[in-house]
Amino acid sequence: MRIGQLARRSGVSVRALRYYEEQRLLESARTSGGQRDYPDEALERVQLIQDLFAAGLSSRTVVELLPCVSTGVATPAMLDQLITERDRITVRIQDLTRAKAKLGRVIENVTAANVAQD
Amino acid sequence: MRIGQLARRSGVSVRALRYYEEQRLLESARTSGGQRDYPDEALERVQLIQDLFAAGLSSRTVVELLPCVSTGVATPAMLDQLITERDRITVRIQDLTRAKAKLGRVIENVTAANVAQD
DNA sequence: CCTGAACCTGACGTCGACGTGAGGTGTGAG
DNA sequence: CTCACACCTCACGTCGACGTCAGGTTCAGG
Repeated sequence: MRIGQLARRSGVSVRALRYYEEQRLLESARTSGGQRDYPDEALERVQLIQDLFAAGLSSRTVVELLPCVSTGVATPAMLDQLITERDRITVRIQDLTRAKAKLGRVIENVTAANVAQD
Repeated sequence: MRIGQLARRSGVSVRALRYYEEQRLLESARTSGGQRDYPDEALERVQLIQDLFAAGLSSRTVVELLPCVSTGVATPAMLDQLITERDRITVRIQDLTRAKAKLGRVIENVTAANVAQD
């Protein structure tokens, strides 16, 4: 599969895929002409990378954790890192939940005021 | 209250407070010498700003919503905006929850493998 | 009056995940 | 062979929330 097709299938830009390779998050074979040629598994890989980015991990962290995420084998340091990141996400979810509640109260307030005005 | 004290109390940097003023998120009176002088309510205001930033809102969005968040009065457009932002947070929480579950599974996998090795 | 800490206004630097443009090459249909 | 389109490699630009440095001013205690 060439880069354009992988981009369309995964929903990320061509530029992003090249960036992933530059950051050693994603490998590619090359055709005789020097063009990237991806195996089908690359699609899952890209989606995994996107998930980890969406979770707020940096590319540096992702490149460290990708091996054990795909192989299931980890050093103690990697396990620590995994747990640290999960905890970070937990805290982030708590923050967002509080913020959401706060916005919810504002919305209720405003709605009540508007209804009262009608 | 001067800027240093507000910074210490709120936990944000002096630079951040000046930035908030530059973005019209926070006002200050000035002493005869030109130094910023904050009322006590500024503390809550700063914490509110931080909460909204933590929720992923941009300063542009915050400056638009701050009036109705503090006064409880909103135009229909502001109400729309509020609801849009709350929905964004909801989606974000879902994403993070999925990512957390994924990391959790990886951690289980790795832990199981390590225990099996012992 | 003096001094050191705290404050002031510019204005440039940072970081990460790409966007974008330049200038050139590979690929496949007709 | 040609043509269009997809692809290639630099390499600079972007955006947001500040960090940081320079060069000067204000404030409070002694």
